[in-house]
Amino acid sequence: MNSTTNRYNFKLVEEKWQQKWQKSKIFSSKIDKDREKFYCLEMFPYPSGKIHMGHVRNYTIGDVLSRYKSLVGFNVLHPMGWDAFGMPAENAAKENNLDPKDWTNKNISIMREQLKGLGLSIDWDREISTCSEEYYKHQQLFFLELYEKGLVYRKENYVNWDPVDQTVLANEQVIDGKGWRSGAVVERKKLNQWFFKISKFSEELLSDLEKLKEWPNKVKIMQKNWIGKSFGCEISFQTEGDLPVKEIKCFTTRPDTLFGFSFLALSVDHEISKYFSENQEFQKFKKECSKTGTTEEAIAIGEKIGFKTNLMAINPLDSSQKVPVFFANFVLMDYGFGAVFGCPAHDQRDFDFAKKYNLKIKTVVRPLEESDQYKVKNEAYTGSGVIINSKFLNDLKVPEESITKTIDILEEKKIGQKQINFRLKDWGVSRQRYWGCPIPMVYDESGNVFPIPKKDLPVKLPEKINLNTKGNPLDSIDDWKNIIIDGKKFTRETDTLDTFVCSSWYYLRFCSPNEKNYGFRKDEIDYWMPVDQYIGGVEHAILHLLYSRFFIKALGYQDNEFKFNEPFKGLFTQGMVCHETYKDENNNWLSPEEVEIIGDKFKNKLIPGGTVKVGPSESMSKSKKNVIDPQNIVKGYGADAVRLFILSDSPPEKDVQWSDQGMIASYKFLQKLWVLHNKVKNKINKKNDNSKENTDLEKFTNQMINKITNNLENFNYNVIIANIYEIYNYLNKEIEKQIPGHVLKDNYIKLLTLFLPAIPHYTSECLEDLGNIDFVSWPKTNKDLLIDDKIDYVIQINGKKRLILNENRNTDQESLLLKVKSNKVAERYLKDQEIKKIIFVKNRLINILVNE
RNA sequence: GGGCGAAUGGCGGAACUGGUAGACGCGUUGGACUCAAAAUCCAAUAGUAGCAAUACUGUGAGAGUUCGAUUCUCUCUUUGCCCA
Repeated sequence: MNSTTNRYNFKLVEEKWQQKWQKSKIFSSKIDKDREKFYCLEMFPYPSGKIHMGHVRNYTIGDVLSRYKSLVGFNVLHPMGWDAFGMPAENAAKENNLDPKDWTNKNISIMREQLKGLGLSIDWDREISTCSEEYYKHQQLFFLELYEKGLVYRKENYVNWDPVDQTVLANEQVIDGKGWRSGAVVERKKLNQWFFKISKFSEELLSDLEKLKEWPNKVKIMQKNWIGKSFGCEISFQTEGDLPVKEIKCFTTRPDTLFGFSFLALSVDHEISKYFSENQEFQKFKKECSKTGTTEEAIAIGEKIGFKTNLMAINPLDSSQKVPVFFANFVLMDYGFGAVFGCPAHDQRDFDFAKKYNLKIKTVVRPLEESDQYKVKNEAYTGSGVIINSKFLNDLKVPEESITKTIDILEEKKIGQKQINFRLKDWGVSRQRYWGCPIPMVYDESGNVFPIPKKDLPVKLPEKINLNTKGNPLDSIDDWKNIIIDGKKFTRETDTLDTFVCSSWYYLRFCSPNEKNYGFRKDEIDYWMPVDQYIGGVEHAILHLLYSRFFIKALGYQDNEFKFNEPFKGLFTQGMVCHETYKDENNNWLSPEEVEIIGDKFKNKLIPGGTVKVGPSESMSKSKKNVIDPQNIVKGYGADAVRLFILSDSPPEKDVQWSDQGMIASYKFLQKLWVLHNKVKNKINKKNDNSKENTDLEKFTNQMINKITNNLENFNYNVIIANIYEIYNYLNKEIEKQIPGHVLKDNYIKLLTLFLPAIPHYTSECLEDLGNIDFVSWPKTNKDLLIDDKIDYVIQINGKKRLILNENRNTDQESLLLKVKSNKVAERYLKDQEIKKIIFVKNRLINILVNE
């Protein structure tokens, strides 16, 4: 056999196995109550047109896990679908005069083929697409159910308006004051909107985080902060002045600083503002405030400005203390009651404000190490300490006693009331766009709202419509918008649902993808749910993951529908795929394909002699052009090689640097493995059984089974690849020795099986080549074989390693010490020295302490 | 400003419960094969000194606990992410 015919042909092999898997439906899943189930789910992709390296990484990680779980005997559910509604389709359709549905479905069929080309163990029979009627009709029914439970409502309020995308954004979708998709500066606008009452579950969403033992801590902390539970107190302040206002309610988390009270601040939207509607100065001020922006960050950074009223507020604990009431730009109407009291000494924001308007700054907390004469000077003191200058509150420890005790006192005096406040606001789900799930509601001629009768679902999206209208295209389609129900005229709601609604329950749909009457079947989700391992990017830590958690709680609300109350039992957040960024001399981005690397020099392929500026390695993105197209890589090197590389270079939870050299090395390694495979096969077939037993190989195999199994269980997938290389290195040497054929075959098949999760095509081919066409299962560790009878004992003298002695297992201290003493190297250190102490760790080391 | 994490060779990274630091890969260097190159194979590769055996230093910095610390504790520096 010459070397060319012996080359591993990944194209033939990968195609062959992908077809086999498809035909045999080996990955299709059925309920089997006798077997333990394992539901492995990766976040489903948006069908943008083609897959990117992030997908390759995400789905490879999931595939390794699914295949492993399946080999150890679980009944695995591993489905795939498409998050198919959303803006890019609508924009692309607008630009190219297409139909969003056609555009989306075309992308889906391309990407489906690309994913299949990666050899993923997916049950394609369960494929779903959120933009199909078969999917969104159930979502509309859920919407109506939540509406009936009082978890959906409509109200007019200020929204985050994205002027570029011409749509509303949820708070979670505003990042640094900009739209998460468009990057446009978000404006404040008053609109009628549909809301999901996620705030009803604030407490539950927070406390149930503790049940999520298999979630990364950082994600739980992020959600906790986002939900933002704070203990505080509602305090009523009596007021005096020229307005018919006698009392103002405030919310505060620091009632203990009440004696440091020096002003009261109101939101410009506070109801008291109605007395100033004619006031020119106030209107000017209000306009000024709207420039600051609505985000908490903008308010923290921006200048604090106020508008003084003639009202005076009275400190409920000390009626002699009267302070001015201001409207201020840093108070938001949706926090507490839109009114806060200012204690400048212990809140930096209040401090800045007091400085500006020359208000009193009274110190009421001192740090532990300071005396009672302590005074706040250049900045507010917000740390812990002791209450001072506060009459009956004096000497309380801040914060552990002061807040709760003050609240008790205020409650007793009937001045205030303990309150729990959440930062989490209701989820605004209305989007003024065409390409989304229609909201199944209608309005009568007087503007009253009615749900569409359930029997009339689905509300289908009209097709082939003109998208080039201003605002929401659905608004201008009269024959869709106007309908008659039971002889009465109605107009439809033209807003569509935020696409995050679609992704909030898709994991349920995978359990019952073909159920016609409802979103899922109870018996099926009872078996498959919850998702045992969910895998995706950390960027969804709050948005998608919080919404999904809410959805389960909302669907189960009142009738307690589910056996589980969290959708995702385990969560794994994988890192991103990064690549260096390149720019030419005019600061235009260059793609890696446009750059030639010779040694350590970078050349611009487009302009001869042109320079290339090398930037930092960043997450691959189209805008920076630092992308590597998986399609080309799979074509050139094969799916197994890409999988091998994407797993090998970094732990899966960390970012990984793309490396062409690393990619090529993975490809070459498979070739080397194939050469080794043929050597092994020849040797097996020679049947030279007269040679002696080889226990070394068995021990090695067993160690590797143990290592790889542990590494798989702990997501140390990069180490698994290192283990595979170790196996190659070992076998490549061991194969030169005399090994009985059956021992070799037996161990080799076990070792090969360990490769199966990572490089399934190659491994399947090898196994088949050895005549092993039966179902393979994960090899078990033989604990007895893990124990070596010879051990490398570490010999330390005064805590320093001096040598290693290979001795029998269970050698006792005395015998080992004798061996050490008779050793030449050790002798140098021990000669003429008095042994003061010996530390002996059985089967591991001996540490001999001597005089120096 | 607050919270969480990270820091190990030229690079990516490994190290079980405190017990041989640097597995594995990339890169580099040397060698074999070749007219030559590519590919492939073999060897070396933390630093310093030494022909070598070997010694000393070494896991961001400094301290501490310990017979023994990459691992535990404290302080600091740098850096990443999230929130503000």
